[in-house]
Amino acid sequence: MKLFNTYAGKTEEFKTIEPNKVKMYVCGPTVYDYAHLGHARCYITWDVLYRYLKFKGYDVTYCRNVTDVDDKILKKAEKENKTPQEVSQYWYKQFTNSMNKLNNLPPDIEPFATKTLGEMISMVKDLIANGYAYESGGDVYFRVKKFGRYGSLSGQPIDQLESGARIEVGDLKEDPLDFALWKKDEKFGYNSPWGVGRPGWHIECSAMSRKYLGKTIDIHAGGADLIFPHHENEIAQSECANGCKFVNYWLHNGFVTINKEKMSKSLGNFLTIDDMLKNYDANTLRLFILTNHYRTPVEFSDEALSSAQAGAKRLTNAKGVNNPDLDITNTPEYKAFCDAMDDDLNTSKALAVLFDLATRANKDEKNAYTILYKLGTVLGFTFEKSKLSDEEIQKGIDSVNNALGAEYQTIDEILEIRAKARKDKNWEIADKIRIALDSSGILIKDTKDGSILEQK
RNA sequence: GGCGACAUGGCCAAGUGGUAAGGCAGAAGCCUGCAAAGCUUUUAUCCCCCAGUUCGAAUCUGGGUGUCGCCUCCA
Repeated sequence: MKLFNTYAGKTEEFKTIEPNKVKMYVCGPTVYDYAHLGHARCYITWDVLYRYLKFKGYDVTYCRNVTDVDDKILKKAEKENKTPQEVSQYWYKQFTNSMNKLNNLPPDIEPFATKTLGEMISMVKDLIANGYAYESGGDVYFRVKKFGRYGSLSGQPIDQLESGARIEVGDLKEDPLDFALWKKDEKFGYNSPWGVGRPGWHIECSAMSRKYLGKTIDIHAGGADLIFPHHENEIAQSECANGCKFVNYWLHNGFVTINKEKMSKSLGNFLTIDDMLKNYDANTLRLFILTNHYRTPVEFSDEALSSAQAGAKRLTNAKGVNNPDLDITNTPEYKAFCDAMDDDLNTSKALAVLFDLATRANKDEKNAYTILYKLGTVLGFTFEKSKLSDEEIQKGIDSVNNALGAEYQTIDEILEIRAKARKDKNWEIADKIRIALDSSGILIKDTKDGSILEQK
């Protein structure tokens, strides 16, 4: 399997540290607001990697943190007159809900920053002890210039960074490039050897990664906007504290854009996952994301989404029944799928295999549906037809009664009446029922084996 | 200013040296009481422009043009 390693700047053969074991860390959310389509892309991408590695037989430990101590959380808490814990707990629940609805698998480990403070403090202590960090007025900073490899991940020449106008200059820093490991905060802070304060954002990931996965891990992934400075700083902290390599493969996903601009909180041009899910199902969103290679930008548009919706329907509504016992590993489709995925997660190529299988399943080709089902699940698609809710059915019954001036009690009763009408070639009644159901959001499909109701 | 990415049919998109996958939309046909779904066929002499390397380039090299991202919190 090949993966594009940002650190190397090229695609490399993926080799694990321990045979058959993968330790993978993904930078998780700061929980203070709704997750948007950009987050969806990131977490769907790495969910697919996680699923695929497991599918290939790796023993994967997937760790994704929750940042629950941060300026933005504190600001929100002050504004809403709540405790930071209340704010982060609430938004963590929202985030988890959104992830579940997208059909992303939960990570194996999901640590909270506030529960890993001990590890952070000990790491900062080590960095001070070996001269890579210094305490200054209750803050602790990292000595960037002492770490020779600083800038290697992002390819930023250190002198260029220095001349950058937008680096925060603080009186407490020895050098403008230095970044905070610990910040004095007497209001919301925690006890530490340097007084009451809270951790810098970057040290959180270094500490959580080390605590739960070890000093050197296989994969560290996240959005491309984290390359600098977040991941650059993580490398500096971890490698200086641990005295060994931090991450073997740095993986980064591209952005979702809207009107050709990056979708982001600060620009205010974002669509939340929950809002998107009101109009499109998870399969549609996943197909929209996965038709593009994970490193290229994805432009949001309603046209692209409805195109994905049609495609997702065709894929997941293919004809057939999954045979759980079938071993598909010797099929050419399995091979084609894996070849695509092994090539730096070429999901669009993998999808072509799936679409071909859908066509063949619809032609009743043996095993095609089962292969489609199994491979589609690796990309996180769900094939279970969503059943109409009682509410939706009642709406349909009301609509039919309204149109016919009747008082039918059950949907089965209505279907029987319609079947009889069709048998008697009473097309007027049959059509009235179909149109009434249609207007209430229910699609009726007449097949040889009877009529099927579906969500429109 | 520094670093980097991208430009393929109406729309989305794969393809990094051997003659353009796939999806959506469109068209025709089959099926069907109608509808929906499905099936079959069909849509790029050409891959932003110019020059070069090569028997051969969308793919490599050089030069343009355009769009975007990072360098500040951001997935």
